[in-house]
Amino acid sequence: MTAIRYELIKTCKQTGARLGRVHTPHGSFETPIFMPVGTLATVKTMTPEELKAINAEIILSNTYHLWLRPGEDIVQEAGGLHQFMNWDRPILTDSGGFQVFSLSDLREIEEKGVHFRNHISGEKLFLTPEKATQIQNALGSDIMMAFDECPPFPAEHKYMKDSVERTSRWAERCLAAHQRPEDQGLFGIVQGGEYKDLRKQSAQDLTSLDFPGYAIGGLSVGEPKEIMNEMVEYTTQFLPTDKPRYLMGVGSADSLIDGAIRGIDMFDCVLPTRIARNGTLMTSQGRLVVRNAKFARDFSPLDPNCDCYTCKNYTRAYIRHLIKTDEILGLRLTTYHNLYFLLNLMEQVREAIKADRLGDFREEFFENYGFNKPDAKNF
RNA sequence: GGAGGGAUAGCGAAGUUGGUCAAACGCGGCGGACUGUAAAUCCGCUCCCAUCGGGUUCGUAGGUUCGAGUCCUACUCCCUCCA
Repeated sequence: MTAIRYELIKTCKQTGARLGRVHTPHGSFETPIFMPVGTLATVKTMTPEELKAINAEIILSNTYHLWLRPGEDIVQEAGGLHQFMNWDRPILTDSGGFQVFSLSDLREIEEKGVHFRNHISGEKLFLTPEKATQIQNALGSDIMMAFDECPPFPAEHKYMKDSVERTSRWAERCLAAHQRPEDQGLFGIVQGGEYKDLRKQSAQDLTSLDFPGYAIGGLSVGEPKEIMNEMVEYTTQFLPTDKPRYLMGVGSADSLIDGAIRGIDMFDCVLPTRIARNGTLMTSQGRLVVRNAKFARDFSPLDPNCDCYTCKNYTRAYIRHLIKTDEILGLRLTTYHNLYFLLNLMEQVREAIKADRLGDFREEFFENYGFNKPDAKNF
């Protein structure tokens, strides 16, 4: 009996996108889905009640960061991550593999694991597949991620091949170390960068280990979007259709739609929450930098087509004022809106799949958002 | 009335053995970036015109000097203390 089960409901006749349902020990959710990121056991600025109000079904947290603070033992003592942070819906924990990438200046990789320099204290740490698994077992997340290496782009083929093979060996070690397969599902992560042969090899290595779900990692790390889409499209053919597929770290509106069209079921990204705190909003008409002076006297909502709490009650001028004056409410209102926007977008994507018209939806959305403009960039 | 201190770019504030000063730094302003969160962060620009480059600045007016934000004189204003 596995903790995670995927149910394929239907496939979009127009695009091949999958409508599905993932069942977890803390309830189920429909896919394709976007998962807000709450690295330190909190989606920055948002209470669990607010997350529920915008229909967040599953959120992320992070092994590396919770290991450092407060320590997985404290979370376990609190009764697990769900109880600790007062979130009773599903939680997915990333393994720390992304920190191998993002903290690359502070770490050293070897076969057994990765030496880190604690980015807060400078203390020397050693994270292994076994340790990352043990921490996630202690945290009690519904979906755990295998400890992988997320290599940078670009990387030499030779380096990537070694990395992919090591990640596969690590995945096997994670599986072996996993103490609670009945309560927590462990996903494998396909790597391989921009190299098809390595993507294929990685996918085959991992599927032979039979994980309850598979992630595609190592994308959205600086490569062109065409390469990302190509790699996603190429990789999914080697993944089983009866398991969920998770494209890690992707959260721009266009990439979510294009990912769903290529058979992706789950996405996560810090983008909506991070750019919200920095004063950029996602709207049906494209990105809006509310900090800009031109909004100083704009008393319309962030997105006229949005019915979230922020858009129903506050103006661009007011939110600009809050952001410019470093008022905490500004961060909350913008974060709320951006998450609502992506969650709502995915709801529309699911509806479009049900109606076999995701291709049409994509066209309409891209047109409004401005992706079709010749000078479209950085969405 | 007397003694002393000070006036630097939108604001605050460095700079006073005269040259390497269009003038540090902070704030403010303007713009950009952000994709499994070292992020309420980071990066540019911020006297005027301009592609190089040029033109005007450091309270005001003179002066010394090859050269002055930096030295001298007068004036204006501000602050502190004494009458």
